[in-house]
Formats: sequence, C-alpha cells, structure tokens
Amino acid sequence: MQRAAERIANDELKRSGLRATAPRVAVLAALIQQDGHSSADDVLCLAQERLRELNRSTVYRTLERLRDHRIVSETDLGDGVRRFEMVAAVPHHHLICTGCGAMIELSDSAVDALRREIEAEHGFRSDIDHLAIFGRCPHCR
Amino acid sequence: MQRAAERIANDELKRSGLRATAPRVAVLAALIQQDGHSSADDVLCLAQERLRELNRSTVYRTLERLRDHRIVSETDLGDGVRRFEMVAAVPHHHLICTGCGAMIELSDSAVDALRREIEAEHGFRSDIDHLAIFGRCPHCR
DNA sequence: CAGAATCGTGCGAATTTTCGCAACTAGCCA
DNA sequence: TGGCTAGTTGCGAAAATTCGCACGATTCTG
Repeated sequence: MQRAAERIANDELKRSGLRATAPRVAVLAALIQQDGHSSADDVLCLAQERLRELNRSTVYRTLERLRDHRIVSETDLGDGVRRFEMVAAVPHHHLICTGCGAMIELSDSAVDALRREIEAEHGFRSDIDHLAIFGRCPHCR
Repeated sequence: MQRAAERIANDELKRSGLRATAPRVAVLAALIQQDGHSSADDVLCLAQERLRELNRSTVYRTLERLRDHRIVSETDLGDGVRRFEMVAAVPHHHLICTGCGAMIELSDSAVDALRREIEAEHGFRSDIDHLAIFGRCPHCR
C-alpha cells in the first residue's frame, strides 16, 4: 500500500515537471494515504515514518509547491489550522455554517459558472479547487 | 479625524449589537483610518496609539469578532499574512496571478450569481465579502 | 568533464496566530 | 444594593507558519 502511494506520488511529481526528491515523495505519499483534510502536522508525522529526518519547514515548502502546481488544494476550514488534500478528480467545496459549524458539501457546478464568467470577462484562469464558504445554514438563521 | 473614526467605530459597533469597549473602538477606528488591506500588526500598532496597553491577542480576537459580524472582511492575499479591511459598501474581490502577482479587481456581480445559486439550492446564506481567487492572468499563461 | 548557476534541504530563529487562565466589567434581576 | 452571569481583556505560553542561511545535489553550459 505504502509502496503504491509512493509510486503514484512519484508519477504525479514527474508529470508536473517537479523533481521527485525523497522529501517530496514522502509528503505527497502521505497526502495520498490520508486522503482527507490533513493538517501540515498530520502530513509531517506520517511522512516522517518514511523519512525520519524530514523537516517541518520542508513540509510547508513542499505543500506550497504542490499547491502551486495544483496537485493539492489548501483550505482554511475555520479552525485555526490550514488543511491540505489531493485535488479530487471531481472537485468539491464546502459551505460552513458559522452558527452551528455544520459542513455542507457543494458540488463544483455552481462554482464552475463563476470560473467561466471570470475567464470570459478577464481571460483569467482561476484555480478554484476547494472553496470554503462561510455563512449561515437554513437552520441557524 | 481620529475622533471621527472613533465615533464611526462606536456607532458601527452598537449598530451590530456589540459592546463598544475601548479596545474594540481602537481596533475598528484603526481599521477605518487605514482603509486598505491591513495586517493584524498594522492594526495593533495604530490602535496602540490610542490605547497603549492594548494586547495583541485582543486585536486578533476583536478582528475575528468583527469578521463574524461582517463589519470587516478577512482575506489571504498569498503573502504569509492575513489582511483585514472594512467591508466595502460595494463589495469587491481580487483575482491574483500566481505567475506575476498581478491583482485584478473583480466586481461582485459575478460572485453574486454564485451566492444566489447557493441560497436557492441549499438555503445557505453565504458571507462572501472579499474573495481572493488565485490563478493565471492572460499574460502569464 | 570542469565550473557555474540553480534548486532543494535541514536547521534554527523569527514571526504570526491561537489558547488557557485569572482578573475585571457590565448588565440583570431579586 | 448585592450578587449572579456572561462577556471581555491582558498576560504569558503554546502552536502554527515563515524566513534566512549554509550546505549538498542537480542541472546547465561550454
């Protein structure tokens, strides 16, 4: 399993034209294994099982790089910690209620209209992979 | 001028049903005076000119509270620091190019369609005051 | 292949942000 | 008035994130 994650990580890195260094493979493989909303610390801990001397700064730098290459998405879910995860095959977003904390999943189709309008109007290609939208759910209003 | 900012801050707080304590007035008045994208530290420094003993934690807590009440908006512009500003009468958003760093202003109308669709589909009222959307400008693609 | 330039990393320090706690305040109600 | 309650704050510490630096590895160039 771990080997598989490593191989996928390796391929993914090369496909994006990034060097597949040991730290990067470890970080990305960890992200693949956890496949949820992982904190930087989650990633560090799991990745360190592969690579003991892996440094925290490197994890942050790698996550940033992976985000720039749209391999992972970064989202602030409102607790004091940023979350990272693989960009899903089918992108999705979250509506987060500031009243009760409920998280509602939002399909990408609504967001895609925005994406297209921005492209049409400004020629700007937006990387909206994983939006967290705060507000009030019907129950809390 | 400063007095005016304080009076506005005071009114704004009361209008939102918040206690108009000295720290809050100082923070909000600072935000009003600076009226741009202010970092927490900018706010702290300016607000401390009114209130010497103002604490950093209080600034963060107050900004969070003001954000929850939609008096200010919080935006991550991609440098390592979060920015705060008064919610504009006419909300606006930014397209930020990850290639060259260019910031293009995006009117709220495009975003409003999304807001409305979310409301229609999920009954969820979104607080999208000041979005920062990353991507590639036409020039950098 | 040598040398130069670039990239990636670990390390430690600095900065930014959050948290827990104890003291203080304001409003409320009897 | 007097005390109950919830809200607010300063303080210091902890946690999360960024940064600068020096070293080693990789790529580039001629």
